[in-house]
Order: sequence, then C-alpha cells, then structure tokens
Amino acid sequence: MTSSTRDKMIAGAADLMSRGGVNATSMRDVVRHTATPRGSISHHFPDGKRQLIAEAVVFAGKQVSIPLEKAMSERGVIGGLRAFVASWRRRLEATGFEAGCPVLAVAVDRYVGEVSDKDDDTAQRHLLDLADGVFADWQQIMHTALLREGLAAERAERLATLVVASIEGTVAMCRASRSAAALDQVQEELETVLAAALARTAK
Amino acid sequence: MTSSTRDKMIAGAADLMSRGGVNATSMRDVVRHTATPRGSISHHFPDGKRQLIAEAVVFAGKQVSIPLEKAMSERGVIGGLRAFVASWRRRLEATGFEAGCPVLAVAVDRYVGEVSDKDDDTAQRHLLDLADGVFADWQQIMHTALLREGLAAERAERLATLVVASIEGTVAMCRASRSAAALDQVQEELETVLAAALARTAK
DNA sequence: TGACTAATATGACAATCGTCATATTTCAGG
DNA sequence: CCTGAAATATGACGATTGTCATATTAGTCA
Repeated sequence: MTSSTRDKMIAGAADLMSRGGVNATSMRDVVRHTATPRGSISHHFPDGKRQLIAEAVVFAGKQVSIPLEKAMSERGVIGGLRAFVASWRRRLEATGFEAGCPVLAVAVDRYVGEVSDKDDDTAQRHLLDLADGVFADWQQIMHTALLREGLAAERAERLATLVVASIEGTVAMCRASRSAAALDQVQEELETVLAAALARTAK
Repeated sequence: MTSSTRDKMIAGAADLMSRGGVNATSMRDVVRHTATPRGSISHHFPDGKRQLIAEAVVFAGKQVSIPLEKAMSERGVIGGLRAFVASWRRRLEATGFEAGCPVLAVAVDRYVGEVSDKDDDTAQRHLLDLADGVFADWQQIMHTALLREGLAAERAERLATLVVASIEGTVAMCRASRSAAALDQVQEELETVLAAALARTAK
C-alpha cells in the first residue's frame, strides 16, 4: 500500500501552493498543515522539495481534469464550462478567497533552493513542463468537447485556450479583490461566445 | 532630486518579481540585479521589503496603463487591444519567456517575512489591494474605451474583465509553454468578440 | 518468534533571508 | 571652508530554509 502520509503531503503541498505560491510553501509548513511526520519527507520524496512540488502539480491537474472530463461528456460544452467555473468559485468562497490554482503558482513562481544555477534551471524547466502539461490537458478536454459538438478544429483550439486562460486569470484576480464578481462576468461572456460559436455550426 | 537609486530598485524589484514571484525576489537579488548600494535599502524604503514590493506593483501598473490609455484613445478598442497584447508578447519574447506580470505574481503569492501573523495578514491584504487596484485600473481603461464606442455599461464591464483576465492568464501559460502561441489564439478570439459586440451597436 | 525493511523521530548542518546598528562618504547651503 | 543632512558602506543579528545523518519504532513475511 502506498502510504497515506505521502498522499496527504502531496495534497497539502498543493493546497499551500495554491494559497501562497511555491516559495511560501515550506516543507515544515506542509508537515504542520497535514499533521504528517517530518522525518518521512526524505523517505517518501528522496528528491526533496522539487519532487513534492512536481507531484503536487500532477495531483492538482488530475483533481480538476477528471471531474471536468466527466462534466463535459455528460452535460456538453456549456454545462462543462459551468461546472468548471463553479468548482473554482466554490474553492474561492470556501477559503475566503485565499486558495487559488497551484498550477498557476508554479507557472508564475521560480523555484529556488538548488545549489548550482545549472540544476536550478533544469529543475525550473521540469516544473514548468509539468504545469504546461496540466494546462494542455485541460485545454484538450475542452477542445475535444467542442469538436464533438461540431466546431472546426482551429476554432475549437482557440476557444479552449481562451477558456482555460481567462478562468486562470480570473481566479487570481478574484483572490486580489476578494470577490467572485469577476468570475460571474467572465462566465457570462464565455457562455455567450461558446453559444454563438456552436449556434453557427448548428444551422 | 529623488534618487535614481530608488527608482532603479523599484524597477528591478518589479522585473525580478515578474520572473520569479514575490518570495523568489530577495533584497540582495534586487541590489545585485540593479547594481545599487545595499546599504541604501532601509534608507529609501524604511518599511522594508513590503514597501519595495508595494511600490513595484504601482510602478508596474502605471508602466502598462499609461501606454494602454494612449493606445485606446488613439487607435480605438481593437487597436488598443492589439497594443496591449503586443506589449506582453514583446516582453515574453525579449526575455525568453522568463518575465511575466509582477502584479499577477503579487495576486498569486503570499508575502512572507512578517514577525506576527497579525502583521502578516494586514501586509498581505495591503499588497492584494494594490494589485486589485492595478487590475481595476486596466479594466477601467478598457471599460471607458468600450463605452466611447457605444457599448452598454454592463456589457463593457464584462468585456473589460474578460480581456484583462484572459491576457493575464495567457501570459502565465505562455511562460510555462515557452511559446507565444496561446497569446495568438486568445488575441484572435478577443478581437472577434469585441468586433461582434461593437458591430451590434453600430447598425 | 526472529529478521528485515519500511516508516518515523530527532537533531544538527550550512546557507540564506530581512533587518538593523554603526561608520563612512557625498554633497548642497551657509 | 564649514556644517549638517542625505546617501552609502559594512558587518552582524536572529530566524528560517532544505537537507541529511543517525536512531528508533512499526509492520510484515519466513
């Protein structure tokens, strides 16, 4: 059995990263926040903090993509978008606008803590590749859902990028304003755009 | 004369923040990166790092809003959008996709470095208020430009939020992918949305 | 039960952080 | 030139960071 301690550390790291970014999340914070033994860090994550962050990014990616894919196939593009936005709004309001997206945090922050500049660069590139993969994953789910409803491939790709990027930006802005108003506005405009794009192919 | 050292520190802090976030930007990095005297930090910024970050946010906000406002009034909404996107693309490509938006970094990161949790909360809230003010400033420039071309107030507000949020998110995603492709896609869709919204009022 | 590995506990290490006290330099105004 | 304030230089402080070495416990299979 893979230790539950490991999973708790990963989930806790993702949560802390979503609240304060990569460098505001210390290993001591993770064990404090998750009530896990500090002595097990190097045992479960022999590559140290960069490994924990990397696994937290992948974890956060799946945590979003799995329900997103289900909502897209069950309720269509518009319904999937609504579920996507609703999950972010729930997270924002449940935490008093303290928690955002840990993947965006990895994309924005530079990981510090390597000894040489060479290792620092490769570690940073690895984390960025993982974040990029998560974003690409979310976009592809949106992309295939749009294709399924008849959109042209290039248009579907552009719209998928717009949806993911705008919601990522909006979530961060909502944290700054401590209000979900921006999320309401963006949701409405995205629904309008998607509905118009889908209506054009349906006629 | 207000010291040029002070301005260089603020600009350098904004630059480093846009590359690695708030907590990856140390005061020693700022003086190293800007070749400014380390002994002058507490002289020019008696409130320490939080003051430097705060001034860097305001600086970065004006650095964007001033040319944005000019482009909006000279070239209209579509032209202003293109100038807005182009300036971000230039920044991304000129730095090898290392530099992003320092205001987004403040919105994503939690500032650590205060002694008490009480001071930490108020300092964090202050920085978030500044970041929120910058975003609101950019949105309002877009908002008034849309009003000037005949859009209804609520629609103009929603579109302004969509534009700022989606571009902020896209810039971060472009850093992760080390490619400006997402920026191209988002720009095209935003232009389509704005053109359609403006055409409806023009008829 | 005995043995062996996984898991956790504990303390220490060097490095870096923001900040501050103190000393020195720079330089405009009398 | 003199003076006083602004600006810079320098070193140190305590606190925190990631990491690791060592020791102890837990748990599982023979």
